[in-house]
Amino acid sequence: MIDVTAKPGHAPVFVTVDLVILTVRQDVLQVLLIERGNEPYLGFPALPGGHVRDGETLDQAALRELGEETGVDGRSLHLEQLRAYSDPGRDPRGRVITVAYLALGPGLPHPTAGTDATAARWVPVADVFDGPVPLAFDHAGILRDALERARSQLEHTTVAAAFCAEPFTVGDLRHIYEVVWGMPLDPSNFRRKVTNADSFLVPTGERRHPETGRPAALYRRGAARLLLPPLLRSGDVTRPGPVVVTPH
Amino acid sequence: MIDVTAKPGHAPVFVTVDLVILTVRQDVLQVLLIERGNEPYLGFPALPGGHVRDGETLDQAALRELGEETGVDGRSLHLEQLRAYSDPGRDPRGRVITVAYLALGPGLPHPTAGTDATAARWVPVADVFDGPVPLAFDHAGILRDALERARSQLEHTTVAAAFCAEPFTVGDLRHIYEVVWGMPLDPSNFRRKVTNADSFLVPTGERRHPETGRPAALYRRGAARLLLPPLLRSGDVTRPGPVVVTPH
DNA sequence: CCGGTTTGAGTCAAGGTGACCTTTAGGGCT
DNA sequence: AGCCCTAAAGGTCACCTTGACTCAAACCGG
Repeated sequence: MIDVTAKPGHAPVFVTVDLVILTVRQDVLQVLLIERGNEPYLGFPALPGGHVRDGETLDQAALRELGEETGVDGRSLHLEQLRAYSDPGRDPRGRVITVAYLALGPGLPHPTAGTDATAARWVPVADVFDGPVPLAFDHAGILRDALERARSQLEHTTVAAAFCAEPFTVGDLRHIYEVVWGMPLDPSNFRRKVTNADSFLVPTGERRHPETGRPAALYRRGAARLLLPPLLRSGDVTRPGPVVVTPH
Repeated sequence: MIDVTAKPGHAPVFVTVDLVILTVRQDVLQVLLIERGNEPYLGFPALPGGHVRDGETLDQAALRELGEETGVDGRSLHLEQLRAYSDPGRDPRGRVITVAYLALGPGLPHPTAGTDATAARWVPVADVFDGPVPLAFDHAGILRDALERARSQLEHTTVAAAFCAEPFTVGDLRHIYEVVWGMPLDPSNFRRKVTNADSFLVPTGERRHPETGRPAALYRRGAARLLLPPLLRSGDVTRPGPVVVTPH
């Protein structure tokens, strides 16, 4: 083991994981937030997260925190590393670097406020930025990055299906895209694209009978992770570029 | 400040940055490797990198290491965070989490072996995986991820121009794509795509006269960071999907 | 049985792509 | 000069995808 006091200027730091857990509920994109029970930012909303333990990978820590804070086990949702945030002043207690994770899941139950957690709740992402109370730490920036990542992933990958509880219909899937991108899509063209894509949707043979309208075929998630050809947002959207280091 | 001895199970960790610095030299994609001068992995090739210092962001640490190990200042190349690697056993000395960065630059000079560096040199990436001596730590996996990221970025962004010293020709740019993707591209169709893309290339009005062939128009990098429409690798390539956390 | 609603299939024009060809602008050689 | 070689630059054409749109199918409620 390294002597933690040996190298001045290379002091050890604390590493945490923070989770941006997104779901679509009631036609709105929502994020799971907790209310902080300790200083700093006592009482402020924040992303769930916590310290990485000894002998644990970041992925494992993210999965553990996911279960502790929401009661959801990671098997049922999509989890992916976003990036690390390292501003020296981002935590007033000292040097804390955090690795953010993006989690996408189907309409999850109301979170069972976990062990150390104060109230955890779903909040529409629109309310987070408009709301009167800002997020703790640099979590607003993390959430912003996570949203853009999610929107971008919908174009090139099949993760949108992670938002849908199986089995689901093409309409369910389209609804995810419309809510996450914030724009209506042509139902017919959307169907053509996702059903032509290889191994994206596998039909179950069953049908779902809604209260109104023609019954819809049901599908499960296919093996494909990449969506070819990509399903691009119509060209008139202004998309932020990739995150790049700009010196000075 | 946090008392580093306070929380058992939440021990502080060391955080490093590792750099995957890619360039195209002599028609081959090359990566900058150092030879380790300390245990563990003494004498093994490794990615350049080092500890994050107090009061420094990860981006700043990456830029600093870039200069220290290669003598290149970050202003002249593209630098971007890749992801964090956190396997508890990845460093035998103890708990070291590393954040990998991807750096792309034009045919750089032979690295001026930096302060603490033992010999730093350019190595064709093909030789790294085929070669008899494996990379230190988990650097082979990091390099693999970086390569896939670079190849993918060429499709959707304008970073390929970061490989070219300004001013450059359309042929120079195409050469980058061919080397990084490892496949020939149709010169005519390639030109059509990149010249049609908005703000990708800005003509200087000058021409370059090669030893043989018609002189080519010279360009500089435009303001665009995203490449619309994307320049996709032909469909017959098998592309690895995004990195996802798969529990258990 | 009729109107409403959503699914699912089809049509068509516009634009992008891949394969291919031709012309242009040099250098080098006889 | 004239000819060949090379690479750039521009053009053609068939094919495919996309976006906008229309229309039939299948259910429900009254």
